[in-house]
Amino acid sequence: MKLATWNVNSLNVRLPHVLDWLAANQPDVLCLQELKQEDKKFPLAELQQVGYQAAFVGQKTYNGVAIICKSMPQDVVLNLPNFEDEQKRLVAATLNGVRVICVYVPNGQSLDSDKYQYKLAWLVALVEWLKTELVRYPKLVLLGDLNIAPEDRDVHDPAAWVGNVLVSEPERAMFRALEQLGLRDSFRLFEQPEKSFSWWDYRMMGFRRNHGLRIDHILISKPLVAHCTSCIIDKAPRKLERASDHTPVVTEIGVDTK
DNA sequence: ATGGCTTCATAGTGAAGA
Repeated sequence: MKLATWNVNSLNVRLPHVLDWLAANQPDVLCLQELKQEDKKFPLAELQQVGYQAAFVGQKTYNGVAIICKSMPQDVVLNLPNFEDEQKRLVAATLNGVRVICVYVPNGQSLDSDKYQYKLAWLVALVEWLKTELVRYPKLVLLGDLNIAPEDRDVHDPAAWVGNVLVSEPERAMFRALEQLGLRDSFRLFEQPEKSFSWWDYRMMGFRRNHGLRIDHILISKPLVAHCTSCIIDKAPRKLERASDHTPVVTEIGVDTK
């Protein structure tokens, strides 16, 4: 089972990249964040034409998440059931016996912002809900734009980022809370290149200078860890014209996809 | 350097992202 996550920063703009990437990589599951489109604009027909189904929830201008998958999504959940939220940031579905949870965690803006408190509250609700999900679905994958760089090695210049969202200690504590549920960061199950990132600032030639952060993650539950065979960051889409500022992360798990 | 890009909603610029 090949699973990927990609914050596309507008599916309206990025659909050609997504279709090209699906054709080239043939994942079983591709989770998208920041669709920035209403549901009626979701390109379901185009995806079905190339052999994919989808579960999705969007809104105008901001947020929006989708699970694009080769098999029909089962037991779909839209949004955190235990958290009142206007913002569309979560979609979950069962695929071939694996629970797939796609999230777009709030950015937080700055440590003194109301949005930061919203981010932490959202993460607390996520952890609580995952406890019940893990009981129902021991084989579980949590993936998406978590908007947290879990360690200093996930930051191009840790000193420059001190005091910023994405790297603050309370956020990192929430990442560890996810790990304490039994979820493992699949990227760190394997030897990885130094300075591996999944997002680079559009400004100041961030990508060319590798000024990035690793904030997009694929976390897998314990029963899947022994079957996980790889996790890579695919930088190719970030090099395209009109690229998203994020690039896909891809994990392969040797479980039956039939 | 509180900017730098990019997108969206606008029809001037401003918000938001990370």
